Amino acid sequence: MKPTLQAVADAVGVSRSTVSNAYSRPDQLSATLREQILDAARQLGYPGPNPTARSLRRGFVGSIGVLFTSHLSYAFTDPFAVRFLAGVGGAAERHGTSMLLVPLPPAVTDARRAVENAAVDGFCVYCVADEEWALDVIRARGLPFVSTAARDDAGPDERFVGIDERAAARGVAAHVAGLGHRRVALLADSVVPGAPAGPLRLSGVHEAGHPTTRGRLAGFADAFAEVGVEWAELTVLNAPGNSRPAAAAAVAGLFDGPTAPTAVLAASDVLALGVLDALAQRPGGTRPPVSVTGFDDVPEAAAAGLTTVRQPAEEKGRIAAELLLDPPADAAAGHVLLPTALVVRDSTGPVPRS
Amino acid sequence: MKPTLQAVADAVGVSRSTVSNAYSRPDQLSATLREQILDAARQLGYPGPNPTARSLRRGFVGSIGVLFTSHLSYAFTDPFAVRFLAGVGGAAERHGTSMLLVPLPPAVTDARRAVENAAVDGFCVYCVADEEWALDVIRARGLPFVSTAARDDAGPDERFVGIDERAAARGVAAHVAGLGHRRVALLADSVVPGAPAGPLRLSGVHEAGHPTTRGRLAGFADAFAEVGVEWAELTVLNAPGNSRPAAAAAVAGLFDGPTAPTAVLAASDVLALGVLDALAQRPGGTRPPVSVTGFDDVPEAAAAGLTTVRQPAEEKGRIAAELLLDPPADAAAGHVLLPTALVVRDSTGPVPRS
DNA sequence: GCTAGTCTCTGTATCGATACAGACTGGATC
DNA sequence: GATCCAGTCTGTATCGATACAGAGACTAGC
Repeated sequence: MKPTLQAVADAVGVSRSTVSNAYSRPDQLSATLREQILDAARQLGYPGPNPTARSLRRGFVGSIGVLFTSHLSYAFTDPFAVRFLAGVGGAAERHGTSMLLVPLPPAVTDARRAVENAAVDGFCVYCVADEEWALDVIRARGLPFVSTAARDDAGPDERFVGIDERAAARGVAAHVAGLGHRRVALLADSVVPGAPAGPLRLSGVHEAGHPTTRGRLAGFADAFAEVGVEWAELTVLNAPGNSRPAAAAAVAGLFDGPTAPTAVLAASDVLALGVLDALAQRPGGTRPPVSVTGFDDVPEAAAAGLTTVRQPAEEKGRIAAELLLDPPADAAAGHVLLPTALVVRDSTGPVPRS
Repeated sequence: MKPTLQAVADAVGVSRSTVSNAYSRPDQLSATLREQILDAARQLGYPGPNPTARSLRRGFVGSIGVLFTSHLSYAFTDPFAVRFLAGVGGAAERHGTSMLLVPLPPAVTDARRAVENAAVDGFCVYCVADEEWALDVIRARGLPFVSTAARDDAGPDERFVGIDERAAARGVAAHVAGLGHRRVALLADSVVPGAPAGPLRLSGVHEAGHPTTRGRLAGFADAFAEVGVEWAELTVLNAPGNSRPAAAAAVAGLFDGPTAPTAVLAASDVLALGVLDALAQRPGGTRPPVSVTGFDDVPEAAAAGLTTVRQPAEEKGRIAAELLLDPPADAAAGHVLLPTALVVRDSTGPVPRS
């Protein structure tokens, strides 16, 4: 039987309240009594107030949750997510708060349960595909949250940090269009949940499952619409998972016909790197002159010479945590739009004359 | 006022117990009543049982803690730590458990308090410098833990996963000694807590603060002792932090004299990469022919051509979490030693003839 | 018709603490 | 000498659930 606060109180001959105060409100008792109590606690092997009981009574926990789609290991596999977490971690640390990473089971019912059961004071919702259900649960619990994906139906008091996905995507696509590319493929992770790797027929951008994906695809489409390439002429490729192999699988066989795309615009650097992997491994030796762009500008992108869109990853995490931990008084300040920049490297070039 | 379980019970006209069962033990009531209860809960906006209250009553939380030295952002900055976390995360996910990352404040008193207050069912102690105090707190709380650093005084029932640090270090050092190097420097992070970047006088390996560092330095020393180089002849360099800049600062000015070391053995890849950075940036242009070795074999090491010791990072994390979540019946199985391998690349070579 | 056994559901005790109002001291103030 | 106040400590109510023993109702079996 582990000793409780009551046991310490009995040992010293004071009330439970006083022992509690010895730990949590030292100004409420004399220094000598406090020492005496802490000594007795040490002797009894009392490890301090039970965190769970304390949380129940106080009404807060002292930790914030971070929500990810799909596998928790994704959070450590995607370099962008890692930088984001580093930002959240730094802010949490400064605030003396812990970080709870909550894995979401594949079935929505189970996933809801996971969000309901998380002992946290609030959530950073990093990237939950079709995340409405998660936000519903969080709202029902009365917990604050910060989202990193812009949502059309966001309430005015809901906090957000992110980028203008659509404008940023339009920028990189305009660069590709400016190089003369007209036959292009757009590649994204889980465009339609559960769809296999490869081309997909979508009647429009609105069919994409994830709001971030939707924004990026829409931006790509905008830029090509401006040069007269309609949505129906664009090839949409699905990668089942944000990984290099998934991207390589998605573009398998894509570059073979005479009307093959001359450029691939990926919705993340990891996917773009996977396309470069696939191109590098094509039989025949030389790399086909296909232009490839990414999104995020993770460290690996620079080494691979990938043209991409830079967004501040760590800052995104830091601000997300700060918006959660010190909510700004002004509601407008709870909506932060970060800057992005087009980074042109070697992976894009003019259309080859066939 | 948020609705409680009692409110739902009142609305339906059943007892609190029955509502609780509707959530946690569906076999204890009829399907129709259960549906009725869940419907009522939805209507009232009841988000399911309060996680904290549930944890208090049930006696467990459903999450495991991970303990790191120093900044929490370190966990996301060191690629080895990231792989380790990925392993822990994967295992936690399979087990339906969350992961709590607990930042430790610099002052020990505060750090103890942080460990006391963490609402978890057990700890993976990744790397806490001079970690005894943390283990004391964990033991006092009666929580299980898995350590990744071998300790001399480990109890027989204490779980551990790691490598034979000393033997692995001896291996890479023997390779360097075999190439003819005799004037060498050993570089490690926070050899003595708080010491500045640069050379340090240590009377012996035992002065190193962290058990892992101690093991690696001892292994390096073993190999050189075998070829007649005594401890006093080795230069020990301190890096204040496991980062490339810290390592670069530690070797500043090191290669200038006529008796400069011809090899640097680093206790981690990140430090070794920092030494390579420093060498690459030396005025004069050409890289001096200094051999450099790392430890861990993180992804960046391959790209940099770094000779190093490979250890399975993700597996270490996975096994740590599994030892915590499904303790083996056999106590001996709770002590796992992972294999290591010397990986020779271009960063090491024979001693140049001066 | 009676005993057993199975399904459902209820009531009470309990998990381990903190909040808050108030009681008691002893000294300063007028 | 009465009043006030600051400094300490206590007692009771409460945070929001789950465990467990047991009470009724109902079907089976003999």
